[in-house]
Amino acid sequence: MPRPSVREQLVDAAMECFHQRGFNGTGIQDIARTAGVPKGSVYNHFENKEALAAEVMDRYAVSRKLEMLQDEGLAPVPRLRAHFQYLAADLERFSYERGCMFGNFGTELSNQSDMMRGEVDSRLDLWTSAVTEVLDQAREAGTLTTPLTPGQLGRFLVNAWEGAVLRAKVTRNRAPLDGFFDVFDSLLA
Amino acid sequence: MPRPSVREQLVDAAMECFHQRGFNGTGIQDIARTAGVPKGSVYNHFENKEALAAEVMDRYAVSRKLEMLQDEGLAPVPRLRAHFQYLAADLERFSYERGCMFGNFGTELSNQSDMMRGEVDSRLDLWTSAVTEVLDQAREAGTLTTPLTPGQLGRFLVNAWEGAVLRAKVTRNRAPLDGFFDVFDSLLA
DNA sequence: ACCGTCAAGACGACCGTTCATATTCTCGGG
DNA sequence: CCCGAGAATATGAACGGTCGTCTTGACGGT
Repeated sequence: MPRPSVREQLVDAAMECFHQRGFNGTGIQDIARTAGVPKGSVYNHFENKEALAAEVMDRYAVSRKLEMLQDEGLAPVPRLRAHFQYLAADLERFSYERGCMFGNFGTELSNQSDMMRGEVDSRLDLWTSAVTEVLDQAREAGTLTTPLTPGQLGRFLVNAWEGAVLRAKVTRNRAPLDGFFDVFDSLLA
Repeated sequence: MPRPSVREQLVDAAMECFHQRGFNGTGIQDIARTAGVPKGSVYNHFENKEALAAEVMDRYAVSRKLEMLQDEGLAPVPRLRAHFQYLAADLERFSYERGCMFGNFGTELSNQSDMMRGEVDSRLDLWTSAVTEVLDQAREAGTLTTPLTPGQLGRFLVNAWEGAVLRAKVTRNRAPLDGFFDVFDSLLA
């Protein structure tokens, strides 16, 4: 059984490198150097670069804290807003440079790896379903006034968020996220 | 003066390669092979890989046909919708695999090249302004009912479009674009 | 002959992965 | 407890290749 800490070091390092440089812009040597372990060790823990990226993305998914969307101590719409605010705060920690890993990998890897595209697709689907579930609750509670269905809204909001995050990555400020919240409030207030 | 057709061949080839594989996933050899010219010739026409990418992005920007947004033969909201429909038809030609080059390069290059990030930023800004101008006209014509300002709407729509296009790249179908139009119609009808 | 253009191969570096060797761990026997 | 053997794990260099860019010589036009 390999020492767990090397594997963790690699995942942490890869998280940072993939966010900073993307998948193809990151070399295994970059990850190894950042983790402070020899390059060959990467292959003791991961079959290949993609397997490492998939692990990193799983870790990223956990950090999105989708369980927040099930916290019934908060009403549906404020709960949903808190979720996006949480994501916005995370982006701010890195000066908006990181974007969203789902979007980043989706952009970069969809034509390169069917496995990774499928992973991104699944993750975005899970997220969309969780958001839609909250909107279903809002509709049942009678607080949704828009004629759009919870499904339409849920799908749209996740995509619009990805677009706003991408724009924030380009502008390196929060204006696109603020713009998202303006429309969020308009649609859901 | 070098023959323009080699340069054009390179730009066309790079357009295809960058769309298919992204910037870092595309090698100069890929572009040269696709163009049917020798690798060394690339540097007769472009200072480096980035300069080629910038030229390709300029070409891409022209193909977005923003001038459609100034066609006063059509009312503002139908004109704007036609613009996005035009973009959607272009995506369909490539089975939604290409995404939007602004978004793709923004994602991949924002942390790698300040020059390219600035180019993407400028392009997205121009587009946003053009969209906002149409919405200003719609507001003046009294056909905008949403309390959101033309500026808020313009910024949001461009970002939401980018997010929808990215999602379509992952799902490889038009559902995310259809979802965009549902909300577009809800906000602007 | 001179100049500008082009192309092919070289340059110095990096790529992801493998593999032979070194190191560490585990287990059983004395 | 100690030791040795074997298994498991780690390491660093090599592998076979690609990368973006540069350089030099060939070629054609004037």
